[in-house]
Amino acid sequence: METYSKKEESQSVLRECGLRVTPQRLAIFDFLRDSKDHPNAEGVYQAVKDRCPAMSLNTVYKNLEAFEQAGLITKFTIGDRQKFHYDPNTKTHPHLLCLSCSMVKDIDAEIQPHVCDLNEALAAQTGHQIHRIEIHLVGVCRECLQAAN
Amino acid sequence: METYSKKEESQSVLRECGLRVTPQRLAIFDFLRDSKDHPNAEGVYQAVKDRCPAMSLNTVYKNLEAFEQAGLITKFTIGDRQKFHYDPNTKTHPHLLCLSCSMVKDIDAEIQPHVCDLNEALAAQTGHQIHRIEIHLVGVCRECLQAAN
DNA sequence: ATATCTGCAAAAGATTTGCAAGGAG
DNA sequence: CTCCTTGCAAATCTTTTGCAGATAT
Repeated sequence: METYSKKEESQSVLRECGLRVTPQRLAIFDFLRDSKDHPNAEGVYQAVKDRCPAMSLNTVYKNLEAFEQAGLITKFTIGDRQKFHYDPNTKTHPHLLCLSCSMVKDIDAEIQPHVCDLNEALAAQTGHQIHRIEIHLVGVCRECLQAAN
Repeated sequence: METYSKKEESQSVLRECGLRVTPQRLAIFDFLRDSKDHPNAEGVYQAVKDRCPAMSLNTVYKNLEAFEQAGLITKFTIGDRQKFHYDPNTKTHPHLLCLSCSMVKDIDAEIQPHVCDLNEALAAQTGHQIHRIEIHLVGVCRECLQAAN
């Protein structure tokens, strides 16, 4: 049995980062934590303004920035897009940009060994210092492929 | 001995793509072909306006778009940047974003086998259809590392 | 001759900044 | 009570669009 609800857990996480808990902040944070694709600011706004009518797009931006600074989420661009997307999973994993539905999805395949190989090859051969590796795939997601048949 | 100069070759390439040859277009194309890092539109503009004073930033944008549509270059964003970068090498290879000098550099290491492994693993495990794979590294380039010592 | 290209200016789209009022701790 | 957060508006930055005149073929 759980001692704390999900909501209470989110509140603790935010407070530990020195962030005050407001209804808007909590709604954005909870939505992002549950999201499987990675919406941009507008997408977050559209999703949370239902549960939390007192919400402005600007507040979404400010909170996304606060979360990123706190290390709770990662901000990235993908493909030839100009918008930022936000991912609550900050460990290395690939993203797929679907050309059909325009969603950005996590790739859940077991690729860590390949990424490690790649990292070693790059470090050994190039002399650059590599902090982070981002793998972006462009294609068509499984769901869109199935829908097309 | 070469039969055609580099300039004449560029002109042929452009004409074959159905693009008219103008001084501005040729300057942009030649600069991009020789560039090792991958500038954004502003960077291209600053570089070419010396050789070609009759040059506007807007012309740079229009030509970059024309080149991309012709498949001569690739347009991409990297890291948490909002600008587009342009690469005359359209085959799969990783890019490094240097946190020190802010340049975007090609990685010339031999990674093709690793990329192939990754591609196979992803295709087999995910069911997505993968058209293109982009590998972006964030770190510090060799030159900046050396300069720091 | 005519369709394309250039350059200027304005528009568009995403994100950031400034500031006064409201709310959390 | 004090500082942080919100929401509005305006500003900023990059890229795109519209249009008239110039140029390549």
